[in-house]
Amino acid sequence: MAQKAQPARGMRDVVPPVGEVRRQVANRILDVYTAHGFEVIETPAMEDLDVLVGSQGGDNEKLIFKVLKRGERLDEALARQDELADLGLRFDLTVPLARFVANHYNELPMPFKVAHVAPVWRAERPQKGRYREFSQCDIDIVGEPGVAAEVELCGATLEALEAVGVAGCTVRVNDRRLLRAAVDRWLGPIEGPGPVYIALDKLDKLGPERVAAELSGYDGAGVKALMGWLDSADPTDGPEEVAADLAATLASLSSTGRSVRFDPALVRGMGYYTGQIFEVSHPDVAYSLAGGGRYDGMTARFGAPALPMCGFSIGFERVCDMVDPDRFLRGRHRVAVLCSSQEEQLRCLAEASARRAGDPSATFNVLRRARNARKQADDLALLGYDQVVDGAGFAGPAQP
RNA sequence: GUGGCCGUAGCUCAGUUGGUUAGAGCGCCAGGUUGUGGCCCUGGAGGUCGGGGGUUCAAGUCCCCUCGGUCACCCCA
Repeated sequence: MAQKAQPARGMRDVVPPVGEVRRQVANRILDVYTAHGFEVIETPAMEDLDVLVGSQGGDNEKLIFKVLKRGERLDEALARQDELADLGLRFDLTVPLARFVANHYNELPMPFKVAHVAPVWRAERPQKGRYREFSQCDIDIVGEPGVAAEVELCGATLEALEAVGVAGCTVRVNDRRLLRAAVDRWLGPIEGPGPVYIALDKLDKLGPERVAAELSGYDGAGVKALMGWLDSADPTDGPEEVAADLAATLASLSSTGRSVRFDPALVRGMGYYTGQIFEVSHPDVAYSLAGGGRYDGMTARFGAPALPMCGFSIGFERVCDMVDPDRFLRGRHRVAVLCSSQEEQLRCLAEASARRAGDPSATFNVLRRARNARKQADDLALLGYDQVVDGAGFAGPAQP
């Protein structure tokens, strides 16, 4: 029996003309980021498993695709019933970036502004807007402790979304320090507030009763007060420094016409955030298009100084699903040259080379004429060809 | 990880209360016709009916399991 031809679960082939749309969307996002001075880097798809686990990545750590040890090391691990994997596919770009910064600390300019566009993998159950392989468009600022970093990251992210034609986005902003203060105040100092954050994050979806049920281990009056606080809190309901930072971020973004909103119930699942956190929402979809926040000190794990770091990540597939493909496929000059014989095709190939040199932005595509001309014309139209010409007219017979 | 719906050719699907060698359209390959090629005609390749087990004289059809797709939940980009 033939092997099945489908890609692995939750992963997708990219067929034309989607590949062209993706290429242009990625280019425009990167153009915005590099115009802001973010430098492009790359990191490997795989990291040592130790880098990924214990990275405070929240539930994502459970979703790591692990890579088996190889050869003798695998045999030994099997015999000892030891950990069988020593590598894993990255589940985000933030953890690899912290490793990258620690590794290249001495050679990097500080502050360092970095752009990182690459695929990540999570072993989740696939559904709409959620895949097991997807790309993130990250920008991060390393070495800037003030909210200028947050403001620029939010501004650049919204600008990138506008550049690809996704309008009507709103950034929701909150601060982990504000949440921490509220939790401490109503529930008392908690060792690991992670699970409390996760429960509170569901307030808008589940409602107060079910959230209270999830927090049944805590003082009922405190939980109720905490949820009431979330409902009506404003940025000044916390430490002065935090309130000032939030006010600065909100004011700066609003003053440049950005749609920005304080959302006390925004929590996010990652454990590594230390300050402001943000998400980009759009009225047409339930999930967020981008997410990020401040995660100071992550570099310390890798033996480097505890640097201030802040980042924002666009979900590439989610954005591509929202753009109008015609915006990227139309308006190009693409010429298909159809040839009826090999001699004609060879003449046209030479002619096409000359024309490309004269018009680098255009496409000149020399093809054998298909038996079903109607189908061929339809296919070419779908690929964005604005001209289909006959090979005989494109390049005449060679001179004797 | 939990639940609903769905798996028949490359694609879209038909297949009657279980009953002969499982079909159509489109696409693909070849040929005929046509002022080479779009319409039309002929032929061909391509399916262990997602996989496994069970019930039955007989399973694409009924039952169970499993894998995959899809949607929702949890969580996330």
